[in-house]
Amino acid sequence: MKKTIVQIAKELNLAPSTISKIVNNKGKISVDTRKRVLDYVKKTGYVAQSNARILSSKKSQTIGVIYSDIALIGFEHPFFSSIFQSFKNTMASYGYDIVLIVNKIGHHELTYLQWCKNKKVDGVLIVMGNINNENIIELVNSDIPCVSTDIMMPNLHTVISNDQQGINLGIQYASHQKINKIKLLSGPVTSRSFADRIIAFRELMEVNKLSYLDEDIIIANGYDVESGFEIGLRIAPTIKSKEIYLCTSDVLAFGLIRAFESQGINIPNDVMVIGYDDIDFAKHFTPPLSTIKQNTEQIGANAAEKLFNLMNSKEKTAQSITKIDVELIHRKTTIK
Amino acid sequence: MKKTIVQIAKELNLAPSTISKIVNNKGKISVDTRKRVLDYVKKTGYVAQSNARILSSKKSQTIGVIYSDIALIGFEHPFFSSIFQSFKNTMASYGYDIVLIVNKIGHHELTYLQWCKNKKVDGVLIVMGNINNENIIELVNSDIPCVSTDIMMPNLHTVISNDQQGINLGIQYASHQKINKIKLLSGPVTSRSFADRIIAFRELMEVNKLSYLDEDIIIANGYDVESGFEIGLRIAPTIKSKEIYLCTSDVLAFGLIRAFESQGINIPNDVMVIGYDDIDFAKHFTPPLSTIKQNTEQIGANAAEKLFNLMNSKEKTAQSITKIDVELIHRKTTIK
DNA sequence: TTGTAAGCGTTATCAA
DNA sequence: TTGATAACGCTTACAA
Repeated sequence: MKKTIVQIAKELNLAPSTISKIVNNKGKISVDTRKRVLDYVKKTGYVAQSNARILSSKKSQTIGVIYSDIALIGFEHPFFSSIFQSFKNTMASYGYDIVLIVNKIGHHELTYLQWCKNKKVDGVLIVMGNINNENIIELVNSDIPCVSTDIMMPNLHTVISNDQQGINLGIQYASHQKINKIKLLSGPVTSRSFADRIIAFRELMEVNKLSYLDEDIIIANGYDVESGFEIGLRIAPTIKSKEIYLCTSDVLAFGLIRAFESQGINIPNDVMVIGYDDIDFAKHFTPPLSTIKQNTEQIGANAAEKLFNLMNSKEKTAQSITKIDVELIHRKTTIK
Repeated sequence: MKKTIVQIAKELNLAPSTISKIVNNKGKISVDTRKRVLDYVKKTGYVAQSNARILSSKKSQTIGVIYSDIALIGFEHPFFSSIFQSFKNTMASYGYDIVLIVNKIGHHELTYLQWCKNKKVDGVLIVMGNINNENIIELVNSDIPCVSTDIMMPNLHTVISNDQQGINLGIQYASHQKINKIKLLSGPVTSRSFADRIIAFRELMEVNKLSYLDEDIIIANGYDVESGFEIGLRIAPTIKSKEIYLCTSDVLAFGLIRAFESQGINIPNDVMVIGYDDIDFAKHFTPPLSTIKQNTEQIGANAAEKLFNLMNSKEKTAQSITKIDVELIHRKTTIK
């Protein structure tokens, strides 16, 4: 059924290599034969077999994606799914396929790097990962171009939100609000973004000459609503005056608010809360959550662009960090 | 660096074909050499190059996934993401990779079937699709094994929730509740699941000798919270007595409830609402949403198992439909 | 500008 | 039970 390049060549009285060059836009070819071949190729709908092409050329036009999920929810994670969706769309516009990287082939256990070499992926996106994972370190330090929308490390190119700006937005807002305490509620610091936001908080509080205690930075045990709830229950009795809570994720904020409410604390009159992410549900929560909106669409698109450039330039820079602007959205858990 | 099968053969004083047979568990091989080769392979970590293997064997150990998103949200769709996640995990345990199917290679436009043939995927999962899409029809009727977790058609194997049971759960509950009206709020019927639930509603109302009017079945314009809200606003004035709304998705239910509340209707005292899906947020909504919980985990795992069997048996059955049990979860939008 | 021929690394067929 | 050898379909030096 499917024609091969050899058949096409025969039918046009040319050599296979000539067809190959034309199809791949390489070498010097006369205008006439180029047109003749291109027309014929279009008519017959010939497309080179991927596997043969990869075997021979060592390029796969495929991007591998790593989703090493900390919380074991993977594609159910609304924030990263949104980034992934955007990345995939723009990568498709560049003509690249997406394959999910796992750590085995058939039933052989492999490192990420071995897997990528075996499949000859041209580049990889680390949607989320763990800095201490040996497999990731090995991969990032290999000659395969990598970009991440989460972690940062030497030799890795990262596209993330501007967390300093995000935290500052919260602090600036708070400092103009006649509030007695600004507190930070974060998820586990094993997540890069949480760790970063905590650092940003410390720095910016000092820069703004705002005092805080170590205990004003609260670390939840997990990532889910329940983790936020648990914290809320624990600290509700300690709240004596008007406070604002900067949360490092919407989900944590949801739990915190529910716990506060259950203890008779009014949001936003007694305590204000600002989330982080602006997941789809934030606006439908009761009360609608004020939050730092991350631009997932742009993070994904930007990461794709970055990776594309990396794959198509010989000189690899060691590391880069692109920070995408965030935005404070006021809903009902703050007072405008 | 990477050893090839030829090198391994040379080092062991055997022929490449012998190594191949052993690695792939084929043909008759003496116990001794088998062990000798297997040991050596394990020691050196040899794994056959995917592309060479695919070129030669015409099998890729790869599953293609189609996500033809109606609402353009793709991986952000919490329900399908959850199914996909589960599918991916169990497929990985079978040793298969996952690649996302698109409709082009490089910059050539291709049909799904052409794409799959080109990449030699062994099977495909249609996470969500459109029955009228020519590309999907062609693919499903090809010799490539397909399963779907959404649409149903001849020659396609489908794993979905038992919607009859789901709707019946709602109707049974309602009919024991001294309610004057049972209504159905559905999303657009272009989605298979919505169309099915409407049919089930009609059938089961009749089976249960419950009267209803055509206008008791309300079709929203879209899939999102806003679509539900719009409907709620429109019908709130018409509500004169105690009613229950069976919604075909949680998201629609969220909007409906918000609209009703805005018109002074109390949930669940004036009107009860039951959603469908039990997405993660249903329990955190205010009021926590009573809903028909779909078992996405099992749908995904079952689909993977089905596809695996299909790929490994010669006799292909024409069609099959596996229905996974659902469950009615009572929270605060119904009265237990 | 076009053609020849040698790979790329496997698997499969058939002979030994 | 093992080994040659010919595919698989393409790309790429290099030659013409």
